[in-house]
This record gives sequence, C-alpha cells and structure tokens, in this order.
Amino acid sequence: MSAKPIKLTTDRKSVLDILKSSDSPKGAYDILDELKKVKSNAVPMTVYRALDYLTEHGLVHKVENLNAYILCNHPEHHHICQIIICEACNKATESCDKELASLVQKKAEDAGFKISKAILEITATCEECLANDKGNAAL
Amino acid sequence: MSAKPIKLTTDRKSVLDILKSSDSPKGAYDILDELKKVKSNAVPMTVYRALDYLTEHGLVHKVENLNAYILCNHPEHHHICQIIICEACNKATESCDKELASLVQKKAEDAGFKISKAILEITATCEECLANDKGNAAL
DNA sequence: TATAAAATTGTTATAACATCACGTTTTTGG
DNA sequence: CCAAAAACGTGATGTTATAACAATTTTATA
Ligand SMILES: [Zn+2]
Ligand SMILES: [Zn+2]
Ligand SMILES: [Zn+2]
Ligand SMILES: [Zn+2]
Repeated sequence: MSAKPIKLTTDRKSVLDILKSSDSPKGAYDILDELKKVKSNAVPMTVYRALDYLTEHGLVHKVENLNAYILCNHPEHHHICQIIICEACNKATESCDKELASLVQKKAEDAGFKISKAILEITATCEECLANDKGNAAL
Repeated sequence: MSAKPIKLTTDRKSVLDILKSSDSPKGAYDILDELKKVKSNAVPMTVYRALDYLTEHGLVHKVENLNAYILCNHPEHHHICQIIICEACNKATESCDKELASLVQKKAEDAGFKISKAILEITATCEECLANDKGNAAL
C-alpha cells in the first residue's frame, strides 16, 4: 500500500551505500570515483541517474550550496528539509524541525505562495570544532 | 564610519545594473552576454569577479538552487536571507522575516552551532500565477 | 611628487558539475 | 511468449566556475 515502492537496483544500492559511508556531503564525481571500485565501467551518467532516482524518492538530498549529496536521515515523513554543515569538519546534520517547517509554510502561504519545495541550508561551525578552535587559540 | 566602504568599479556597476534590470535570477553567463554589450572584451572571470565582490558585500545574492544571481533588496541590515522563486514566472522575491530568522538562529544555537551563513530558498507558485492557472483550468 | 604596496583587470587555460541523444538490455505485466 | 516500460551503455556536449600569472590602475605615505 506504500505510495512509493522503491526499487533499488545494483547501481542505486551502490551509490546509496557510498553515501551511507560518510556524514559529509559527497560530490557526484567523488561518488563516481568510489563507484568505479565496484563497477569499473561507471561513468557520470551512471551516478547522476542513481542520484536522480534517489533524490526523487527522498532517500538522498542535494546540498545546493556545495553541489553535493547526502543521505536523508528520515526518508519517511518529508516536509521541509533543513541541513546544517560545519565548515570546519564538513559534517552535515539534517534536522526536520516541525516548528521551523510550519513557520516557513505559514510565511509563504501568507504571502500568497504555494510551496512546492523548500530548502534551508546553514553553514556554521559545530560545537566540537568551536571547542577545538578555542583550545588552539589558547595555546 | 561605515564598516564596509563599497567601491563600485565600472565592471561591478555594470553587473549590478544588469541585475537591477530584472526581478528574475540571472545566470553568470547570461550576465556575461549582457555585459558584452557594453564591454566587448568581457570574459567569464570578469563577471565572476564582479559577482564575488557584490555578494561578499551583500549587494547581490546567489540563488544556489538555480546557480543564478539576484539583487539584494535590503543591503543594509543583513541577517538570514529568504528567497522565494515562482517556478511559473521565475520571479524571485526576497524577504527578511525577523521571526523566521530568529527561529533559525535559535535552533542552530540550541544545537551548538555558530552560524556563519544561512539561506532559505523556496520554490513555489506565486499568487498571480496560481490565479492564471485556475483561469486556464476553467476553460 | 616619487614610489612601493595593494587592488583590480587582462588573458588563457582548465576544472568541476551536469545533461543530451540514441541504441541496447532488462524487467514487468498481461 | 510478447509488447511496453524501465533501466543501462556509451560518447559527445553543455553549463558553471576557478586557476594561474602577467599587466595595469589605485592608494597610501614617505
Ligand atoms: Zn531528509
Ligand atoms: Zn565541525
Ligand atoms: Zn538580501
Ligand atoms: Zn509567478
């Protein structure tokens, strides 16, 4: 009864696994380099086709800021996606704060818009990297 | 006493004027085509250098979603930028809702992040285009 | 004003990201 | 089994952005 039966072919599974193995966004050509290890005849189209399918089905997000891709951490209930990337360690964290999503939705509606897609991308420094910075500064 | 004395050279002024002339985001190479009308020896670097300067100084925003650039409509007080683009007419509207910006800031802080930049990009249909659609559907 | 440092521009090449087009193979449903 | 749809192979091409280094212009100040 699921609205979207997801068919993971070998290529799609490989690309998904590559993204699963990292918490930093990966570019399509980085993914390609890794994919070649298990599929020597892979070319850009191979990766882009898999990424298209995976993003359309909500398993992967594109980080527009970086032209890079990350695994979605909650592929079930999808509203408005929020991604925060640490510019020091490159780790990406996805959240799906309902309050924030609702407010975005409300503001857009109030302005007369019908949303089809929304992204919030935050570039920041994470707690750990902030601590490291302070440690280094104190030397 | 201004913190950022903005120096608009001829190239920067030209690019700014090109962006001023439209309420739709323009790609760098579209800008280049227009720039060539007033500076025949312009090349991609010419445009990208101007865009870099203008974005760094808050006069222009990049719409990451589209790899395109728009004029900032409030270059003075800059917090978190919110852009909504109509996918029917391509018009981009920038808002700077304080409530939304504060909430984003708060959520990031609560999660231990120090924000350096944030973008909210909404793809939607504007009021006018929604009305047109309904009109056409009724035919 | 002389002049050295800093900022900007000129110019060529190339890197990085993404899609088109078309033919073949595989999967799927009847 | 067969036809239609989906996925994949393959090569070329399109689009966006930066690297690298030389030349020129601007700026500050000695
Ligand atoms: Zn997600
Ligand atoms: Zn970090
Ligand atoms: Zn702005
Ligand atoms: Zn519209």
